[in-house]
Amino acid sequence: MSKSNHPFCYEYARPAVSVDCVTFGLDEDGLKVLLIERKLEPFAGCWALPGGFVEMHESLETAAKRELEEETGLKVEYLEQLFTFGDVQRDPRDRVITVAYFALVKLTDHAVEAASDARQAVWFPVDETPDLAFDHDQILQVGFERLRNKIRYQPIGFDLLPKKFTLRQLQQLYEHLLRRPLDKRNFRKRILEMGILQELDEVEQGVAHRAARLYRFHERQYNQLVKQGFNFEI
Amino acid sequence: MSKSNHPFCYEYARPAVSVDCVTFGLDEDGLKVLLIERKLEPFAGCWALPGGFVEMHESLETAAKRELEEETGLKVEYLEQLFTFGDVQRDPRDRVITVAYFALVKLTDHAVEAASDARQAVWFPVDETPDLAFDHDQILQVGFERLRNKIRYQPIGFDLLPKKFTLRQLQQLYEHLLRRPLDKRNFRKRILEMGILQELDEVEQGVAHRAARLYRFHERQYNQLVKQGFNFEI
DNA sequence: CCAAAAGTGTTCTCCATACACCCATGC
DNA sequence: GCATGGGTGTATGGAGAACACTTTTGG
Repeated sequence: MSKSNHPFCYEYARPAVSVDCVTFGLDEDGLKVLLIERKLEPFAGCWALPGGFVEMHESLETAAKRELEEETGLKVEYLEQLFTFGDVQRDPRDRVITVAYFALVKLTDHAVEAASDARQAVWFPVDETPDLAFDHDQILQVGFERLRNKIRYQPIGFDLLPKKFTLRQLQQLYEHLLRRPLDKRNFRKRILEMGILQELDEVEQGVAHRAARLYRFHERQYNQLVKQGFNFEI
Repeated sequence: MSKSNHPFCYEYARPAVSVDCVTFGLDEDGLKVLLIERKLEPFAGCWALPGGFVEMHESLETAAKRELEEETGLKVEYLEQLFTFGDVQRDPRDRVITVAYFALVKLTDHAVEAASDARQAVWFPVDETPDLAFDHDQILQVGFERLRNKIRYQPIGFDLLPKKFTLRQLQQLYEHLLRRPLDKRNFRKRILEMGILQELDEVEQGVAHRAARLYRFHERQYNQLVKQGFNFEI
């Protein structure tokens, strides 16, 4: 390609472009975030968000999925772009602009596969993360805030729970993320009246008290309602 | 820098990285968006969002401000990152990833300067834009949706109005963006009770009827209230 | 039978909405 | 004096918040 055709484009140095994934999962102990231990400099031995460089033939979202798959073997329930971080000095080697992604995983449903495929990825409690490489602490914080905000007006909480869940599990998830207790009766009334949960003829197993009924998120119904102007909000 | 130290970083081709700005302004005729006419291929003669390539020594936000300044001479009231567009084929020349920014301008206050410095930039009514170069139609649409959503829960509407404005101007802005009429008494009550407007001892000039009182957005007061848990919402 | 959580309705308060008239000003 | 928009208060309905007891099950 000749320089004269595109004088403003090709003659300058280019930054490198990477993707990084802030991936949340939920288990019995609470909310977790997925980190990997870096093998290479810079920050060798440090914990960091999974990620890597974008290839020329793939879109950003494809790159994010690929890197997550390669480094952790994970299949995500939900993925969206988070923010692009481009401070000049964020990588000590060179100019690297990173497009951060926000991902949610049904950790309990995929526990077996995730464990067998685990490589060096580890789930950390979100409030007990080590210092991270680069500006990944900042990226993680932005991701966590996105989760806490978005859960109020988008039904993404279901992407963290198992496919079949109890209303208690759902309520506890919201209580954790909203950082305040919710009234049980009001919560149940609210969520059931929305008509986006499918009541199953099953109850939870292995609890030492009355077993709670299981529900499923009725995504088809939800999409239908959204078309009619329905607004999810908790 | 040796290849062996950073094997995954430097040996691959890099995409180019640009910034593009979706800039909104408001005048007597309504909401406008700022476009420029491209001089060069590809899409020479086409309208496009102002923007250009990120330089190695500047952050993304700096690049966005610089490009806007260079191409339009504008000083923005508000600037935030919008979204990063990275489809492989979005630029026919080469792989170009663009970080889109969302900007608001007090068009009426800066009318004089903007005009004298106007270069080839033109304000188009948002619902009468021509077909744009690259994927800029899509970027514009995402920007417009951001404006329409964000105005409900962030006081960014004030960044489109003159510093001194009437309640009618404010209400009309909301009516345009929310696409529905608002009740005058309820609107005034609501916004005044928030305590974020400073009532001035001035009225508008040059109208053929009773002149309306002027107000200013009391940003200091707003920030104070936010610290105390206040949530702007219309 | 005891511990633990499931499940269930009603009341009250407050906020959002709906609504109409007189006033001030410029021409 | 007339046209144009400025400015003001009240009544009603509905949604959110507060609140306690009985039931079921496993150990």
